[in-house]
Amino acid sequence: MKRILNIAEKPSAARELSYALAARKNVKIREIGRRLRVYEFELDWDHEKVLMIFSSVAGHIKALDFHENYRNWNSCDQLALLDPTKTPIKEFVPEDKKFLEQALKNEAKNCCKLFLWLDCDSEGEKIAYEVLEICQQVNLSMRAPENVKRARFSAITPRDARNALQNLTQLHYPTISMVSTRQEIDLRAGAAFTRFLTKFVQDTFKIPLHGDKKVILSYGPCQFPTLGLVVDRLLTIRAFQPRLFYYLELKVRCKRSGAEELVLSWDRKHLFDRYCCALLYEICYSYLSQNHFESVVSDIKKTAKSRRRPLPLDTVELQRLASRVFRFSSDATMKAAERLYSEGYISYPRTETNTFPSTIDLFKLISLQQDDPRWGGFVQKMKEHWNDCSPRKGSKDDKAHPPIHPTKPAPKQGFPNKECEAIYELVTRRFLACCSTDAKGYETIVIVKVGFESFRIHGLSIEDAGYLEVYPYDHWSERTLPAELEIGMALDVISLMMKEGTDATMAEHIRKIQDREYVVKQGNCFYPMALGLALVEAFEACEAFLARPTCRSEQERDLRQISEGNRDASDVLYAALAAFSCNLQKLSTATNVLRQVFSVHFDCS
DNA sequence: GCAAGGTC
Repeated sequence: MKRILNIAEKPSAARELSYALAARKNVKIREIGRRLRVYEFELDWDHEKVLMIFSSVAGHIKALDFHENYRNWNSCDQLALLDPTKTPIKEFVPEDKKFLEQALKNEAKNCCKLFLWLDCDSEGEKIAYEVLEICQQVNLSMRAPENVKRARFSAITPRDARNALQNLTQLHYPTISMVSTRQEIDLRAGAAFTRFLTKFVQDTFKIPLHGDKKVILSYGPCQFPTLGLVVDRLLTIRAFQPRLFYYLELKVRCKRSGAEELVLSWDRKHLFDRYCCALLYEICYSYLSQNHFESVVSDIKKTAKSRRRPLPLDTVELQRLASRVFRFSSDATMKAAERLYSEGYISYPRTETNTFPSTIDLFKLISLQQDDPRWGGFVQKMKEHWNDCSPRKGSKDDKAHPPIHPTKPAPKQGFPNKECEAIYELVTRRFLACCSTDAKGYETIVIVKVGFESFRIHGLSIEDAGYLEVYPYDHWSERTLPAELEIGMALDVISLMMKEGTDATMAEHIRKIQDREYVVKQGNCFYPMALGLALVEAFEACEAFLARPTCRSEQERDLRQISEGNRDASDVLYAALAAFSCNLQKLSTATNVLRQVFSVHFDCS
């Protein structure tokens, strides 16, 4: 029988994909050492019975570093690190992955074909290539493209796995080349700037750091734009000056129904000039006192309002939502989502797509949820009005994965941890909401005049809650106004007040952000922040644009052109390295500027 | 002693 080697990105994916393709009782497990399992099962494939050998790697199996001669920090000029002709780099299997490499080779020897089931993102494409290179060393038949296939799937479910197996594709080499280029840029830029900055600071200043940690000022093309963003924010906060403002507030009551007090806000919103506001207050007050403290409804506007159902869920939106609703960090969110994905509960959680492909069977996916006590009833109603189902189409499509959606019902006993529970519920509610209808209602605006000044109050009545019924994360608060209100009606005035306020809430938020996240306090000092600030300031002062928030995204845009086949990899590599060289030279010729900026924050050694 | 991105 033909033996086919199948490799997934992690052990749990190998296990779940095996069970998705074959019945559990037909899968044999073989242990290799203590750390790796191989799943074996027979399958009909391409009109014959084959033996599937399913195992995995654990992320990247190869690492990238400079050639030994250039790993020493004093081995070469830092600028040379940005020049591929001067400092060669190489890819190799690190010590802790040698075990996997050997296992891969042993299995590859006995197989005639290789199916690559790595995650379907760009890193997965590159890892697939790393696996292929290793297998080819011991098995010549795997150098023939017809014996090497890429399985593409968006969820670890029987349906997706079988579909992938029936539609095997080839490796996408432009994407592999894009990732290799990114790796090289990151390594070269990281090493060059980290060495430069660390040496400069060590030689010049005494920087207090907690513990025995050595001072390393690392630069990374991802770290710095992030730091830049944080520093930008801090600087805006520091520059913020709260201002006092003044406004009028009118409280009235209907003559008949009486009890309810209506608080109306001023159409001028607020004024920063206290005297001006006081003057208008006096005018209104004398008008009221001449009119028996009565005011008149001058207009009532009624408009239909709707709240749109949400867009299909992509990764960024999932992170945002989980942060808002549960205060989960994006890290915690993705960890839970990855786990749900690898156990087959949700589709692949790394997607930029927010529009459903036309091929997706929404009815089937929704039906999976009909027995859940939390939203089963809602699902029943959706199925009765199935013709109304038309999810909105977002503008993003990564052409690889659909929006995140549930792929199997929640387990009866619940999930093993609260993060998984929470994320599954979020994903499912969001999915149902997308496939549901907009919420519809009426807004009523009642305008009341006091002399020439107008005041208003808003009312809202929800006529059809639509998606809101299953999606508690959006709020649309209903507010009923007395039914008897009509144009021309006189109201009793309870009070007219002049009030003051301040827009300092932002400053308070910022203090919190400082206290909680942006500053690490060691003893009485805020070292990391000072260091971060100094770095960003220094870069800006030297006109080395390394900490601009857009740096990374611009680079990623260029890299993407490689995978789209629109630009040569070496072209992008050299352009990026040239830009980094230029910035490094700016810094190294302006050490006096660096020294000056740093000296504000640190003592000289 | 350096990066970022996979996974454990």
